[in-house]
Amino acid sequence: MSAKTANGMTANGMTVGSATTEVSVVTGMTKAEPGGRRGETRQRLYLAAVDLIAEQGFTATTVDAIAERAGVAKGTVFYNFGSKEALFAGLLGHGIQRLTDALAEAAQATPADRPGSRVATLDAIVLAQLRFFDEYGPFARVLLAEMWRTAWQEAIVRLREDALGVYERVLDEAVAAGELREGLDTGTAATAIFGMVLTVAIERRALHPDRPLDEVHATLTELIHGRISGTADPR
Amino acid sequence: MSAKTANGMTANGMTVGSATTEVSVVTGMTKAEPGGRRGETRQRLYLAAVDLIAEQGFTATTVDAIAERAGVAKGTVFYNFGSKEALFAGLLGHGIQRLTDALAEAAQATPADRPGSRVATLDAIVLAQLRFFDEYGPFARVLLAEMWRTAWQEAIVRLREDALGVYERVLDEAVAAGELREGLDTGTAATAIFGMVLTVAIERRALHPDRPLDEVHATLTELIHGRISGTADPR
DNA sequence: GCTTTTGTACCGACTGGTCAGTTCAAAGCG
DNA sequence: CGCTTTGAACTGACCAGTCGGTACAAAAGC
Repeated sequence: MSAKTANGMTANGMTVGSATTEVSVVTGMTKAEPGGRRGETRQRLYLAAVDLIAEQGFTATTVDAIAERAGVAKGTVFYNFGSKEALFAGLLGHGIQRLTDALAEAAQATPADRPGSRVATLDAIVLAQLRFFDEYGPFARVLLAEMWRTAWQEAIVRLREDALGVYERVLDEAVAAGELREGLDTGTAATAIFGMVLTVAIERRALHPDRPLDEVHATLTELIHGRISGTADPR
Repeated sequence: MSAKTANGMTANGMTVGSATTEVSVVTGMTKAEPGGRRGETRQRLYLAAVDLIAEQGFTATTVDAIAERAGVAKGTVFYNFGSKEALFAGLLGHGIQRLTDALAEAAQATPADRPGSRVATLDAIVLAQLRFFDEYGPFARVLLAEMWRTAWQEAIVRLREDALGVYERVLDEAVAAGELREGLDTGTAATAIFGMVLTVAIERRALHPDRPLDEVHATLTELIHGRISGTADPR
């Protein structure tokens, strides 16, 4: 029950490099990458906050509770972030950045010059998103709940432009390459796929945590490129 | 600023008709069907609450604000629902019921005995969901945000069993009829489609309110039964 | 017919508690 | 040494829920 654990560091214990703690001239804030003292405090606060907010929502989660779960004094929260809102904004931005990285990496990792390869890239991105939200489940819940709230516009704009942009770009390329029907509304399709994967990822964590991820992925890819209906001829 | 006003009676001075207001012997609560005075008050409270909660979230929305927007005194809220939570639970249940009705009606309205017709039924349900959330946008936001919160389990169980059940049943029938691949995980697929449509419906309302619904629907159905990738042959 | 009673629906000032954010002196750490 | 954290007390706003009361219509007495 105590808060001693501290440096547990979620999964991958890899140290993240030299930890220069460079100071942004613009904001006066220290960049504080994960290695430094301050960076570690922030990391712990993010972790505690995202857990609690996923369970209870933003307003219902008190700063005291976040501080306690992070094993940190309340004053530290305000020293580091200035306000509860700023903490949450940072949390959103941080998570969206990591999500975008994960998706972009998946997009780049698949070669893109064989026939049908753009659709294969799409599958890879879906898998990456599924894996990401499988690992950061609470963040998925928070994102889903806050995604359309006007309050966090800046973060949401980045989500759309960056993370959803990865999908949209690949879809556009696929259209250009003739792999997908000309005139497809790639913006809507990107949102659709993203929302679909997000929902399914959360459902799996909440209801079927031991269903293999690959099976879920298989169902989704079937759904996406139509192996689902071999027949298919409405009208 | 004084408190004299009293009998102001907000807007509509019309007397509300016969208003049977039958009393349930079991609960002692008045049934309060939509026509009655109480029913109308509750309706107004639902409407006000769903709007505010969609914008700000459950905890951030005060009972005072709900009462004010509904044109009702704060005491009336507690007279009618007993607590803020009960009001919200009622709101969720009410909305889920209507959603389920809308989906079930769409499912029934399409005949189910021509080849490919189950997939056509699927399209009809998607359209019904799209229309429903287009009309009740704030409810869509609330549902998305609260869908996985443990606090409202009862409502969520009903959502899964009833509303998602409509999808799952049709998918099962389609598998049985050979229209969809044997062994498809219809539970996951149902969640996937539901989440996809929900996300897209909200995005449309928030970002492209005048994009025709039919176009969005077309994109989604393409996505679902694979007209999206005519080519498609990864690996 | 008319008053009196009864029950429902609603009102809004008030209360007791909660919480974001502040302050500050005294450590800890690099 | 200077940046970071601690811990605890404090404030001022805010809020869910309460409670004594009003309004009014329909039944019950007279």
